[in-house]
Amino acid sequence: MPRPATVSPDRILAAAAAEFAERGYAGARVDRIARKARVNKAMLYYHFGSKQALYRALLRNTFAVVAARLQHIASSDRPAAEHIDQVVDTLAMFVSEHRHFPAIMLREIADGATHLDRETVRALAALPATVAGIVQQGITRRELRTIHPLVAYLTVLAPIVMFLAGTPIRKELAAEHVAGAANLTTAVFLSQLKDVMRRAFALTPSERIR
Amino acid sequence: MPRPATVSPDRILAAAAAEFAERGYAGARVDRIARKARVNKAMLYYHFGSKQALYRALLRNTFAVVAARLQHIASSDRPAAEHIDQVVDTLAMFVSEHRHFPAIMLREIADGATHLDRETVRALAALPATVAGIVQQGITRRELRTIHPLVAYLTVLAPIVMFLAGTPIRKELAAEHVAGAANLTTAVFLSQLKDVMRRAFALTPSERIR
DNA sequence: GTCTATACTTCGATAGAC
DNA sequence: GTCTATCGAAGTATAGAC
Repeated sequence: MPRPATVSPDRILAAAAAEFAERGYAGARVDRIARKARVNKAMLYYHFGSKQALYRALLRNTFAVVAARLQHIASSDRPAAEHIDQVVDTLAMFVSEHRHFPAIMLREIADGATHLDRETVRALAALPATVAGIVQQGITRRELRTIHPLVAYLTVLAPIVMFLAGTPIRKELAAEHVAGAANLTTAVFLSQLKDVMRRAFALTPSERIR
Repeated sequence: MPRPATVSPDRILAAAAAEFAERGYAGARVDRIARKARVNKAMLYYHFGSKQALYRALLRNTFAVVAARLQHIASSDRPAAEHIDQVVDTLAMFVSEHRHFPAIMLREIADGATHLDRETVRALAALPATVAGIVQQGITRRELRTIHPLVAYLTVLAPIVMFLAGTPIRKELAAEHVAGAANLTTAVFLSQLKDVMRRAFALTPSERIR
Protein backbone atom coordinates (compact mmCIF):
# COMPACT_ATOMS: atom_id res chain seq x y z
CA MET A 1 0.00 0.00 0.00
CA PRO A 2 1.83 3.18 -1.16
CA ARG A 3 1.89 6.13 1.21
CA PRO A 4 0.51 9.42 -0.06
CA ALA A 5 3.19 11.39 -1.89
CA THR A 6 3.27 14.17 0.70
CA VAL A 7 3.43 12.79 4.21
CA SER A 8 3.22 15.12 7.21
CA PRO A 9 6.89 16.07 7.72
CA ASP A 10 7.27 16.90 4.04
CA ARG A 11 4.16 19.03 3.97
CA ILE A 12 5.39 20.82 7.07
CA LEU A 13 8.76 21.50 5.47
CA ALA A 14 7.11 22.88 2.37
CA ALA A 15 4.87 25.15 4.42
CA ALA A 16 7.83 26.21 6.53
CA ALA A 17 9.78 27.18 3.42
CA ALA A 18 6.98 29.49 2.33
CA GLU A 19 6.52 31.02 5.76
CA PHE A 20 10.22 31.52 6.61
CA ALA A 21 10.88 32.97 3.16
CA GLU A 22 8.00 35.40 3.39
CA ARG A 23 8.47 36.52 6.99
CA GLY A 24 11.95 35.52 8.13
CA TYR A 25 12.79 33.43 11.16
CA ALA A 26 11.52 35.90 13.72
CA GLY A 27 8.45 36.85 11.70
CA ALA A 28 7.43 33.28 10.95
CA ARG A 29 4.54 31.91 12.99
CA VAL A 30 4.38 28.28 13.95
CA ASP A 31 0.58 28.41 13.88
CA ARG A 32 0.64 29.65 10.30
CA ILE A 33 3.07 26.93 9.20
CA ALA A 34 0.84 24.27 10.76
CA ARG A 35 -2.23 25.72 9.11
CA LYS A 36 -0.56 25.94 5.68
CA ALA A 37 0.61 22.35 6.06
CA ARG A 38 -2.88 21.32 7.18
CA VAL A 39 -1.53 19.61 10.28
CA ASN A 40 -2.23 20.26 13.90
CA LYS A 41 0.33 22.46 15.62
CA ALA A 42 1.00 19.76 18.20
CA MET A 43 1.82 17.46 15.29
CA LEU A 44 4.44 19.89 14.09
CA TYR A 45 6.08 19.88 17.50
CA TYR A 46 5.82 16.11 17.61
CA HIS A 47 7.83 15.83 14.39
CA PHE A 48 10.31 18.69 14.74
CA GLY A 49 10.48 19.60 18.41
CA SER A 50 10.70 23.38 18.06
CA LYS A 51 10.50 26.27 15.63
CA GLN A 52 14.29 26.46 15.61
CA ALA A 53 14.75 22.76 14.89
CA LEU A 54 12.25 23.00 12.03
CA TYR A 55 14.12 25.95 10.56
CA ARG A 56 17.43 24.11 10.76
CA ALA A 57 15.99 21.00 9.19
CA LEU A 58 14.60 23.06 6.32
CA LEU A 59 17.94 24.74 5.66
CA ARG A 60 20.03 21.57 5.84
CA ASN A 61 17.62 19.94 3.49
CA THR A 62 17.48 22.73 0.94
CA PHE A 63 21.17 23.52 0.77
CA ALA A 64 22.13 19.86 0.54
CA VAL A 65 19.99 19.53 -2.57
CA VAL A 66 21.38 22.61 -4.38
CA ALA A 67 24.95 21.72 -3.58
CA ALA A 68 24.44 18.16 -4.81
CA ARG A 69 23.11 19.37 -8.14
CA LEU A 70 26.01 21.76 -8.62
CA GLN A 71 28.49 19.02 -7.77
CA HIS A 72 27.65 17.27 -11.03
CA ILE A 73 28.89 20.22 -13.05
CA ALA A 74 32.48 19.99 -11.87
CA SER A 75 32.80 16.40 -13.02
CA SER A 76 31.40 16.99 -16.51
CA ASP A 77 34.05 17.18 -19.22
CA ARG A 78 33.17 20.55 -20.71
CA PRO A 79 34.97 23.89 -21.16
CA ALA A 80 35.10 26.06 -18.05
CA ALA A 81 33.04 28.80 -19.69
CA GLU A 82 30.28 26.29 -20.14
CA HIS A 83 30.54 25.26 -16.51
CA ILE A 84 29.75 28.85 -15.54
CA ASP A 85 26.68 28.80 -17.77
CA GLN A 86 25.64 25.55 -16.13
CA VAL A 87 26.00 27.05 -12.67
CA VAL A 88 23.66 29.87 -13.65
CA ASP A 89 21.16 27.51 -15.26
CA THR A 90 21.27 24.96 -12.45
CA LEU A 91 20.64 27.66 -9.88
CA ALA A 92 17.80 29.12 -11.92
CA MET A 93 16.28 25.69 -12.40
CA PHE A 94 16.56 24.89 -8.71
CA VAL A 95 14.83 28.12 -7.78
CA SER A 96 12.05 27.50 -10.25
CA GLU A 97 11.32 24.36 -8.21
CA HIS A 98 12.05 25.93 -4.82
CA ARG A 99 10.66 29.41 -5.17
CA HIS A 100 11.32 30.29 -1.56
CA PHE A 101 15.02 29.57 -1.63
CA PRO A 102 16.33 33.03 -2.65
CA ALA A 103 14.53 34.94 0.10
CA ILE A 104 15.64 32.42 2.70
CA MET A 105 19.20 32.74 1.53
CA LEU A 106 19.18 36.54 1.67
CA ARG A 107 17.71 36.44 5.16
CA GLU A 108 20.21 33.89 6.37
CA ILE A 109 23.11 36.05 5.19
CA ALA A 110 21.61 39.04 6.98
CA ASP A 111 21.02 36.96 10.10
CA GLY A 112 24.65 35.87 10.10
CA ALA A 113 23.77 32.24 10.82
CA THR A 114 22.58 33.11 14.33
CA HIS A 115 19.85 30.48 14.44
CA LEU A 116 22.02 27.68 13.09
CA ASP A 117 24.02 24.90 14.64
CA ARG A 118 27.31 23.57 13.36
CA GLU A 119 25.79 20.84 11.23
CA THR A 120 23.51 23.29 9.42
CA VAL A 121 26.35 25.73 8.80
CA ARG A 122 28.27 22.88 7.26
CA ALA A 123 25.35 22.19 4.93
CA LEU A 124 25.23 25.86 3.87
CA ALA A 125 28.98 25.87 3.33
CA ALA A 126 28.63 23.30 0.57
CA LEU A 127 27.13 25.93 -1.77
CA PRO A 128 30.05 28.41 -1.89
CA ALA A 129 32.54 25.56 -1.62
CA THR A 130 31.12 23.82 -4.66
CA VAL A 131 30.88 26.92 -6.86
CA ALA A 132 34.32 28.09 -5.78
CA GLY A 133 35.62 24.62 -6.63
CA ILE A 134 34.19 24.79 -10.14
CA VAL A 135 35.84 28.18 -10.69
CA GLN A 136 39.14 27.00 -9.24
CA GLN A 137 39.11 24.04 -11.62
CA GLY A 138 38.70 26.43 -14.57
CA ILE A 139 41.59 28.56 -13.34
CA THR A 140 43.87 25.58 -12.81
CA ARG A 141 43.12 24.38 -16.34
CA ARG A 142 44.04 27.86 -17.60
CA GLU A 143 40.61 28.39 -19.09
CA LEU A 144 39.58 31.17 -16.70
CA ARG A 145 41.66 34.10 -15.57
CA THR A 146 42.99 34.17 -12.03
CA ILE A 147 40.39 35.44 -9.60
CA HIS A 148 39.57 34.75 -5.98
CA PRO A 149 37.06 31.88 -6.18
CA LEU A 150 34.77 33.46 -3.60
CA VAL A 151 34.72 36.70 -5.57
CA ALA A 152 33.59 34.67 -8.55
CA TYR A 153 31.04 32.87 -6.39
CA LEU A 154 29.54 36.15 -5.20
CA THR A 155 29.68 37.70 -8.65
CA VAL A 156 27.64 34.88 -10.13
CA LEU A 157 25.33 33.98 -7.31
CA ALA A 158 24.47 37.32 -5.72
CA PRO A 159 22.76 38.80 -8.81
CA ILE A 160 20.76 35.62 -9.45
CA VAL A 161 19.54 35.33 -5.90
CA MET A 162 18.77 39.01 -5.60
CA PHE A 163 16.94 39.07 -8.91
CA LEU A 164 14.83 36.05 -8.07
CA ALA A 165 14.12 37.11 -4.50
CA GLY A 166 13.41 40.62 -5.73
CA THR A 167 10.40 39.95 -7.90
CA PRO A 168 7.90 41.46 -5.42
CA ILE A 169 9.91 44.61 -4.81
CA ARG A 170 10.59 44.96 -8.53
CA LYS A 171 6.87 45.24 -9.04
CA GLU A 172 6.79 48.07 -6.54
CA LEU A 173 9.64 49.77 -8.37
CA ALA A 174 7.83 49.38 -11.67
CA ALA A 175 4.81 51.10 -10.11
CA GLU A 176 7.14 53.99 -9.21
CA HIS A 177 8.32 54.15 -12.82
CA VAL A 178 11.87 52.92 -12.39
CA ALA A 179 13.06 52.56 -15.97
CA GLY A 180 13.16 48.95 -17.13
CA ALA A 181 11.73 47.49 -13.93
CA ALA A 182 8.59 46.41 -15.72
CA ASN A 183 10.21 44.72 -18.72
CA LEU A 184 12.99 42.61 -17.23
CA THR A 185 12.02 38.97 -17.61
CA THR A 186 13.83 36.05 -16.03
CA ALA A 187 14.86 34.76 -19.45
CA VAL A 188 16.43 38.08 -20.47
CA PHE A 189 18.09 38.44 -17.11
CA LEU A 190 19.66 34.98 -17.21
CA SER A 191 20.88 35.27 -20.76
CA GLN A 192 22.46 38.68 -20.15
CA LEU A 193 23.97 37.48 -16.89
CA LYS A 194 25.62 34.50 -18.56
CA ASP A 195 27.08 36.86 -21.15
CA VAL A 196 28.38 39.15 -18.42
CA MET A 197 29.96 36.25 -16.55
CA ARG A 198 31.68 34.85 -19.63
CA ARG A 199 33.31 38.20 -20.28
CA ALA A 200 34.16 38.69 -16.63
CA PHE A 201 36.01 35.39 -16.25
CA ALA A 202 37.36 34.76 -19.74
CA LEU A 203 41.09 34.89 -20.39
CA THR A 204 42.11 37.86 -22.52
CA PRO A 205 43.81 36.97 -25.81
CA SER A 206 47.28 37.83 -24.46
CA GLU A 207 46.71 35.67 -21.39
CA ARG A 208 45.62 32.81 -23.59
CA ILE A 209 48.98 32.62 -25.39
CA ARG A 210 51.09 31.67 -22.38
CA MET B 1 24.07 77.52 22.68
CA PRO B 2 24.82 74.59 20.30
CA ARG B 3 22.82 71.43 20.75
CA PRO B 4 24.74 68.19 21.35
CA ALA B 5 25.79 66.57 18.09
CA THR B 6 23.53 63.58 18.58
CA VAL B 7 20.07 64.63 19.63
CA SER B 8 17.44 62.02 20.58
CA PRO B 9 15.86 61.27 17.18
CA ASP B 10 19.27 60.79 15.59
CA ARG B 11 20.44 58.47 18.34
CA ILE B 12 17.22 56.53 17.99
CA LEU B 13 17.71 56.18 14.24
CA ALA B 14 21.27 54.97 14.73
CA ALA B 15 20.16 52.40 17.28
CA ALA B 16 17.28 51.36 15.03
CA ALA B 17 19.68 50.79 12.14
CA ALA B 18 21.73 48.40 14.26
CA GLU B 19 18.71 46.56 15.62
CA PHE B 20 16.79 46.22 12.33
CA ALA B 21 19.95 45.13 10.51
CA GLU B 22 20.77 42.50 13.09
CA ARG B 23 17.30 41.09 13.66
CA GLY B 24 15.04 42.20 10.83
CA TYR B 25 11.78 44.09 11.14
CA ALA B 26 9.91 41.32 12.94
CA GLY B 27 12.84 40.37 15.14
CA ALA B 28 13.67 43.92 16.17
CA ARG B 29 12.56 44.91 19.68
CA VAL B 30 11.49 48.44 20.46
CA ASP B 31 12.77 48.05 24.00
CA ARG B 32 16.21 47.13 22.71
CA ILE B 33 16.31 50.08 20.32
CA ALA B 34 15.38 52.44 23.14
CA ARG B 35 18.03 50.97 25.42
CA LYS B 36 20.73 51.15 22.74
CA ALA B 37 19.80 54.76 22.07
CA ARG B 38 19.76 55.47 25.80
CA VAL B 39 16.30 56.98 25.64
CA ASN B 40 13.13 55.98 27.37
CA LYS B 41 10.85 53.81 25.30
CA ALA B 42 8.02 56.33 25.69
CA MET B 43 10.39 58.91 24.20
CA LEU B 44 10.85 56.76 21.15
CA TYR B 45 7.08 56.57 20.64
CA TYR B 46 6.84 60.29 21.25
CA HIS B 47 9.24 60.98 18.39
CA PHE B 48 8.28 58.29 15.89
CA GLY B 49 4.81 57.06 16.80
CA SER B 50 5.31 53.34 16.16
CA LYS B 51 7.85 50.66 15.35
CA GLN B 52 6.69 50.73 11.75
CA ALA B 53 6.98 54.49 11.40
CA LEU B 54 10.48 54.35 12.87
CA TYR B 55 11.45 51.67 10.37
CA ARG B 56 10.11 53.69 7.46
CA ALA B 57 11.86 56.84 8.62
CA LEU B 58 15.13 54.94 8.85
CA LEU B 59 14.80 53.55 5.34
CA ARG B 60 13.78 56.82 3.70
CA ASN B 61 16.68 58.49 5.40
CA THR B 62 19.30 55.92 4.49
CA PHE B 63 18.33 55.40 0.87
CA ALA B 64 18.03 59.12 0.24
CA VAL B 65 21.64 59.58 1.34
CA VAL B 66 23.10 56.76 -0.82
CA ALA B 67 21.16 57.83 -3.86
CA ALA B 68 22.25 61.44 -3.44
CA ARG B 69 25.91 60.44 -3.33
CA LEU B 70 25.58 58.30 -6.43
CA GLN B 71 23.81 61.10 -8.27
CA HIS B 72 27.07 63.09 -8.32
CA ILE B 73 28.77 60.41 -10.37
CA ALA B 74 26.51 60.77 -13.39
CA SER B 75 27.28 64.47 -13.70
CA SER B 76 31.07 64.09 -13.50
CA ASP B 77 32.81 64.35 -16.85
CA ARG B 78 34.69 61.06 -16.80
CA PRO B 79 34.77 57.91 -18.95
CA ALA B 80 31.92 55.47 -18.32
CA ALA B 81 34.29 52.75 -17.11
CA GLU B 82 35.44 55.11 -14.42
CA HIS B 83 31.84 55.82 -13.47
CA ILE B 84 31.41 52.12 -12.74
CA ASP B 85 34.47 52.16 -10.49
CA GLN B 86 33.04 55.18 -8.73
CA VAL B 87 29.74 53.41 -8.14
CA VAL B 88 31.60 50.54 -6.48
CA ASP B 89 33.76 52.87 -4.41
CA THR B 90 30.90 55.14 -3.42
CA LEU B 91 28.82 52.21 -2.23
CA ALA B 92 31.76 50.74 -0.33
CA MET B 93 32.48 54.10 1.26
CA PHE B 94 28.86 54.60 2.21
CA VAL B 95 28.72 51.19 3.84
CA SER B 96 31.90 51.84 5.78
CA GLU B 97 30.00 54.73 7.36
CA HIS B 98 26.67 52.91 7.57
CA ARG B 99 27.65 49.38 8.47
CA HIS B 100 24.08 48.24 8.88
CA PHE B 101 22.94 49.20 5.41
CA PRO B 102 23.70 45.93 3.56
CA ALA B 103 21.79 43.67 5.93
CA ILE B 104 18.82 46.02 5.91
CA MET B 105 18.82 46.05 2.15
CA LEU B 106 18.93 42.25 1.88
CA ARG B 107 16.09 41.95 4.36
CA GLU B 108 14.00 44.53 2.59
CA ILE B 109 14.34 42.68 -0.71
CA ALA B 110 13.30 39.45 1.01
CA ASP B 111 10.40 41.22 2.71
CA GLY B 112 9.18 42.53 -0.63
CA ALA B 113 8.55 46.01 0.75
CA THR B 114 5.66 44.77 2.89
CA HIS B 115 6.24 47.19 5.74
CA LEU B 116 6.66 50.21 3.51
CA ASP B 117 4.38 52.99 2.35
CA ARG B 118 4.49 54.62 -1.03
CA GLU B 119 6.82 57.43 -0.03
CA THR B 120 9.39 55.01 1.37
CA VAL B 121 9.22 52.82 -1.73
CA ARG B 122 9.90 55.93 -3.78
CA ALA B 123 13.00 56.61 -1.67
CA LEU B 124 14.25 53.06 -2.20
CA ALA B 125 13.59 53.34 -5.93
CA ALA B 126 16.16 56.11 -6.21
CA LEU B 127 19.00 53.62 -5.75
CA PRO B 128 18.35 51.36 -8.78
CA ALA B 129 17.13 54.32 -10.79
CA THR B 130 20.36 56.23 -10.23
CA VAL B 131 22.70 53.33 -10.95
CA ALA B 132 20.69 52.29 -13.98
CA GLY B 133 20.85 55.91 -15.16
CA ILE B 134 24.64 55.95 -14.90
CA VAL B 135 24.86 52.75 -16.92
CA GLN B 136 22.38 54.01 -19.50
CA GLN B 137 24.45 57.15 -19.95
CA GLY B 138 27.52 55.03 -20.69
CA ILE B 139 25.58 52.98 -23.23
CA THR B 140 24.16 56.06 -24.95
CA ARG B 141 27.67 57.52 -25.23
CA ARG B 142 28.79 54.23 -26.79
CA GLU B 143 31.31 53.61 -24.05
CA LEU B 144 29.57 50.57 -22.62
CA ARG B 145 28.03 47.70 -24.47
CA THR B 146 24.26 47.39 -24.67
CA ILE B 147 22.86 45.74 -21.57
CA HIS B 148 19.64 46.03 -19.63
CA PRO B 149 20.45 48.76 -17.06
CA LEU B 150 18.81 46.80 -14.24
CA VAL B 151 20.90 43.76 -15.08
CA ALA B 152 23.95 45.97 -14.74
CA TYR B 153 22.58 47.40 -11.51
CA LEU B 154 22.14 43.93 -10.01
CA THR B 155 25.47 42.71 -11.35
CA VAL B 156 27.33 45.51 -9.62
CA LEU B 157 25.34 46.01 -6.50
CA ALA B 158 24.31 42.50 -5.48
CA PRO B 159 27.86 41.19 -4.94
CA ILE B 160 28.90 44.26 -2.97
CA VAL B 161 25.91 44.16 -0.69
CA MET B 162 26.11 40.41 -0.20
CA PHE B 163 29.83 40.53 0.50
CA LEU B 164 29.51 43.31 3.03
CA ALA B 165 26.42 41.89 4.72
CA GLY B 166 28.03 38.48 4.70
CA THR B 167 31.00 39.14 6.94
CA PRO B 168 29.54 37.26 9.93
CA ILE B 169 28.52 34.21 7.94
CA ARG B 170 31.86 34.22 6.11
CA LYS B 171 33.55 33.75 9.46
CA GLU B 172 31.36 30.71 10.05
CA LEU B 173 32.31 29.38 6.64
CA ALA B 174 35.97 29.95 7.36
CA ALA B 175 35.56 27.91 10.53
CA GLU B 176 34.16 25.11 8.37
CA HIS B 177 37.22 25.35 6.13
CA VAL B 178 35.62 26.75 3.00
CA ALA B 179 38.61 27.50 0.81
CA GLY B 180 39.44 31.20 0.67
CA ALA B 181 36.77 32.28 3.14
CA ALA B 182 39.38 33.32 5.66
CA ASN B 183 41.60 35.34 3.35
CA LEU B 184 39.16 37.50 1.36
CA THR B 185 39.60 41.09 2.50
CA THR B 186 37.36 43.99 1.53
CA ALA B 187 40.19 45.64 -0.40
CA VAL B 188 40.87 42.53 -2.49
CA PHE B 189 37.19 41.98 -3.05
CA LEU B 190 36.56 45.54 -4.26
CA SER B 191 39.57 45.64 -6.54
CA GLN B 192 38.70 42.30 -8.16
CA LEU B 193 35.07 43.29 -8.46
CA LYS B 194 35.95 46.50 -10.28
CA ASP B 195 38.09 44.51 -12.64
CA VAL B 196 35.24 42.07 -13.24
CA MET B 197 32.78 44.89 -13.93
CA ARG B 198 35.07 46.67 -16.36
CA ARG B 199 35.40 43.52 -18.42
CA ALA B 200 31.72 42.74 -18.14
CA PHE B 201 30.54 46.10 -19.46
CA ALA B 202 33.38 47.13 -21.77
CA LEU B 203 32.84 47.30 -25.51
CA THR B 204 34.72 44.61 -27.38
CA PRO B 205 37.28 45.87 -29.94
CA SER B 206 34.97 45.12 -32.87
CA GLU B 207 32.09 46.96 -31.20
CA ARG B 208 34.34 49.93 -30.59
CA ILE B 209 34.98 50.41 -34.30
CA ARG B 210 31.41 51.24 -35.29
C1' DG C 1 9.88 66.47 26.80
C1' DT C 2 10.60 62.66 30.18
C1' DC C 3 9.47 58.69 33.04
C1' DT C 4 6.84 54.62 35.50
C1' DA C 5 3.54 51.39 35.38
C1' DT C 6 0.61 48.68 33.00
C1' DA C 7 -3.04 47.31 29.58
C1' DC C 8 -3.62 44.35 25.77
C1' DT C 9 -2.07 40.97 22.44
C1' DT C 10 0.39 37.43 20.37
C1' DC C 11 3.28 33.55 20.29
C1' DG C 12 5.98 29.33 21.33
C1' DA C 13 5.31 25.40 23.66
C1' DT C 14 3.07 21.59 26.34
C1' DA C 15 -0.23 18.88 29.21
C1' DG C 16 -3.22 15.37 28.88
C1' DA C 17 -7.19 12.90 26.69
C1' DC C 18 -7.95 9.68 22.97
C1' DG D 1 -0.03 9.70 16.00
C1' DT D 2 -3.66 13.21 16.69
C1' DC D 3 -6.31 16.80 18.94
C1' DT D 4 -8.12 20.59 22.39
C1' DA D 5 -7.21 23.70 25.67
C1' DT D 6 -4.22 26.56 27.90
C1' DC D 7 0.02 28.30 30.29
C1' DG D 8 3.57 31.63 30.64
C1' DA D 9 6.70 34.65 28.42
C1' DA D 10 7.40 38.55 25.51
C1' DG D 11 6.13 42.25 22.88
C1' DT D 12 3.86 46.83 21.20
C1' DA D 13 1.78 50.57 22.78
C1' DT D 14 -0.32 54.05 25.95
C1' DA D 15 -2.13 56.38 30.16
C1' DG D 16 -1.04 59.69 33.18
C1' DA D 17 2.15 61.98 36.56
C1' DC D 18 5.83 65.33 36.43
